[in-house]
Amino acid sequence: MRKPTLEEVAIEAGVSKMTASRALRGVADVSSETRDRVIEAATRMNYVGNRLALSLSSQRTNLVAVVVPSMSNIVFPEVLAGISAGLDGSGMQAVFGISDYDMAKEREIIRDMLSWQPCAIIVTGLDQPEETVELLRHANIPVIQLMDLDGTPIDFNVGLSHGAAGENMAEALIAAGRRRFGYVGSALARDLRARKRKAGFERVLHAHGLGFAGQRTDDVFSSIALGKQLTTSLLAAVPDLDCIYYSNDDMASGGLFACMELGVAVPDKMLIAGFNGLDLVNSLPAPIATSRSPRRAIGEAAAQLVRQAVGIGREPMRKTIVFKPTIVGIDG
Amino acid sequence: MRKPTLEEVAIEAGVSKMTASRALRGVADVSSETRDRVIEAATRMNYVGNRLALSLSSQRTNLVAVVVPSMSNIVFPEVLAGISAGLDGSGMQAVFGISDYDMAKEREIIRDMLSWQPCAIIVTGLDQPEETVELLRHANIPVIQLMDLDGTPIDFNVGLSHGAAGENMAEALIAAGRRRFGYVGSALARDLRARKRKAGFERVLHAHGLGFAGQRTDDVFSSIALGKQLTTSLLAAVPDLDCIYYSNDDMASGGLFACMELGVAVPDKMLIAGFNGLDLVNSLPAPIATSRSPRRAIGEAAAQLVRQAVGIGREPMRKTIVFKPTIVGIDG
DNA sequence: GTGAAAGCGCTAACAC
DNA sequence: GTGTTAGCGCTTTCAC
Repeated sequence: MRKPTLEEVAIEAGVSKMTASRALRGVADVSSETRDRVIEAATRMNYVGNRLALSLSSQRTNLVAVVVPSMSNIVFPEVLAGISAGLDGSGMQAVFGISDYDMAKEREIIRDMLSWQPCAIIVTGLDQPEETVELLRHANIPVIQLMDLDGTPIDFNVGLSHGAAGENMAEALIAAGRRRFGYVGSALARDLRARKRKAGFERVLHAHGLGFAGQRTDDVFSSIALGKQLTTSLLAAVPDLDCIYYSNDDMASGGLFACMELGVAVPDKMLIAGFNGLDLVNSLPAPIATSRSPRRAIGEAAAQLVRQAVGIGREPMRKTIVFKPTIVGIDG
Repeated sequence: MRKPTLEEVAIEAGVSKMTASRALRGVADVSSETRDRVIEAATRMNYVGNRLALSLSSQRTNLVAVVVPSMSNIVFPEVLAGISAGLDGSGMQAVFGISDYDMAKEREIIRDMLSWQPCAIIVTGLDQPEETVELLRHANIPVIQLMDLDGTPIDFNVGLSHGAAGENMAEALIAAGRRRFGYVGSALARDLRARKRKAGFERVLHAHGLGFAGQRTDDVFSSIALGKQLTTSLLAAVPDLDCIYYSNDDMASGGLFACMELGVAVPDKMLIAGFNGLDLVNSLPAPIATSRSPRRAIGEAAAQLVRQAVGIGREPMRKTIVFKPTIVGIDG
């Protein structure tokens, strides 16, 4: 039992394919009587339109391709939720791919998605290899690069400067009187934005004649458990730190739990600083510092850019949307 | 500057469309010399195949539609990551939609996705309204229902029994000597699986002549902050509880933080029990009980089912894959 | 090993 | 207000 086609619906309703098409889409003039008959027939036959044919024929799709590096912490799911919500009501549909922070895999996913002829593509970061950039350029659709502003965008760019985020955090911590800094991170080889934050942080430390008195990193991806473990190890080796900067809030929360277990007073003796501003951080048993990144808003802004870019207007658009993270959790 | 078509590549390589198609797909016999010439031309012209045309023509797609209710905690992103990973190498591509726990929205998303002619569809839960079930039935593709086993599946079913999870947790807590129970939950009107866990939990309480001595729920979605707030409120009203069951681990973690703030000893005076077995729970400063649900494994199992179901074999397949959560975090 | 013809299910453009 | 013709870019089928 094959699925009914538009033609079968049309025959059932006693009209031509074209009239049925117009009635179902609600375009142009179709007598309300005819329209009702077509819609009735379609409903009765459980007709579901074939978007492959629709898009091939009309030479446009409602697909927005989105590639994110990971789904293993809440950050990118929130971005996706923002994109999905921002696209609601536009008739457009997001299609997601996960690259696992793997540049080669990202390229293959992008190639695959482009073959579906999306009307726009959203990718994470500004540091795609040249071959991937070429692929994106030749697609002739709006390309939106998310999250990071430190680099040269292909087309549109929505996010924040991770270098500046690291710098600002270092300045705030120094202003709060901290001097003996440690660093705890993960997967820095793959997570370029974490690396940019660390680099920014160190630039400011060096400008003040300071540096990291100790650090711990690992190649696996960030988690609370890893943050706890690396912090315990770091404090065993360098006990006299008064502040630790983490690659993100997951790691920082683990750091807090390590300090609690070791009896290190947070924030009095040790200030813990992360990045993201996760919901988690607001409820933790001791305050930790973090830069609040508007993840959902970044997703929504990207969706708005897509809507404008594929819209009829084509009026001049802002090419870059800058978000500035707010630092929270530092007293004095 | 339009994108090159297969025909243009074929002309460039001096062969027919058909030969170019075969060369690019690596099917049938094409002389290696011809093949190289075609591939060279395609690469030089930045040719990206048009899957709309491919799928329309061949009457099959590589799309697997997936609908999840939410992206606002880590649970469903992990399921999606499992599906995505499980599909890797199959040539199939997952397409995600978010229903926001809204049945009407879910139906529209499913309708929309079906119009892309996916080769299989994965949805969350067993409690779709009749109209949605009809839609899925008429699609004539494998339908996989995820997460929940308490109900009648349309086709394939992968997950765990939430009723049993609630029952088992209640039994374990009673066996551990707890008697004065409280409940803290959120969005129970929408989150049917949380409701099933609560119902199972209460069945066992009643069988033991017990019940909830107090409860707090709210309509907003679960979060650590909400768990903390509701727990504080519950303990103000009913201070003599010795155990609180939460709708999930996010809420339970908030409950732990509330207890810490109030100076209530966990787990000695108060046992905190959640659901999911999040990574977070293992690192918390005090042990809380939880049922560990294999979210990623459920996603991977669903992907395996899809691979088999759309595979050529069509040998008899298991229709249901049962996972059993393990309870952790209860001593004695 | 390669090519020509037909057609997938729909819409655009134009006619009536 | 409705129908006709042509064609989107590819694969299938069959011929050579």
